[in-house]
Amino acid sequence: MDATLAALADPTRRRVIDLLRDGPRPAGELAQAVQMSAPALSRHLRVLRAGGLVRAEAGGDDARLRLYSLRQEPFTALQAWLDQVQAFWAERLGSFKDHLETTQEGDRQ
Amino acid sequence: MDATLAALADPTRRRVIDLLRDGPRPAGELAQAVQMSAPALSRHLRVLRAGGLVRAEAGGDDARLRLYSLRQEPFTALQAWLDQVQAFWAERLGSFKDHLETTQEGDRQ
DNA sequence: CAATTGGTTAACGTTACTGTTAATCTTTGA
DNA sequence: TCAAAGATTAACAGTAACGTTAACCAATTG
Repeated sequence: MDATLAALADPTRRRVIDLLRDGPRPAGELAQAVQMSAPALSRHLRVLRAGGLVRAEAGGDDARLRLYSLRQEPFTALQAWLDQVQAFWAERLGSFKDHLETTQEGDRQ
Repeated sequence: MDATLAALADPTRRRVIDLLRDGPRPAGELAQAVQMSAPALSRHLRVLRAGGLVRAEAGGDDARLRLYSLRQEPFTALQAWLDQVQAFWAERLGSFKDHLETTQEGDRQ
């Protein structure tokens, strides 16, 4: 959970995740897509790997390539936590709190 | 989205969110709960406010108190993004990819 | 075998974040 | 009015994160 959100906190890493939604891609192609040096992106990929958000497999035809792809587990875990938070508004009492919140004026910043 | 995940990246701030699931609390009480100086937590609360995750209202009886409570909007937005990512595994093709991922051995790192 | 390519790690400077104490402001209460 | 309480901002030191260039390793290709 901690490593997951730490990984997602960076815009570049979220961009990578969005790119991988179209399928696995080699590291170099990702670096080019996000307009960043290969070493810089390599470290981002390391963070994503540490959080379990992506995995790397060897490119079958060319063993130099590292094909990155998405992993489902952390996303599911994060959704579960968000569902718990959302439970705050789910019940009658929560809905009332929400009503108070969204109707009240004079919010100080 | 960026401010939301930046706010959630810190464990202390997530702890605050979990505390607020039980209802609004004044800043001081939160600082005491997370075992941290009031100024330190005040800055965390500022980050949470900037991300729209919490709001502060004046304590009705004692105007010195700042009652913090959860806001739903950013959590819903984050869930929507996660749903998009999860769509990667939703369809038949996605399920197949997942199968490959979870069954394949020899994961490097 | 030598040169190139894809990728990662090392070293470096810069910037941003975190927590503490001190100072500031507003509100409450003696 | 004057002191104390709740909370935030200011100033400061320590640490971690980010991106770049340089060095390095493995695999491919001539």
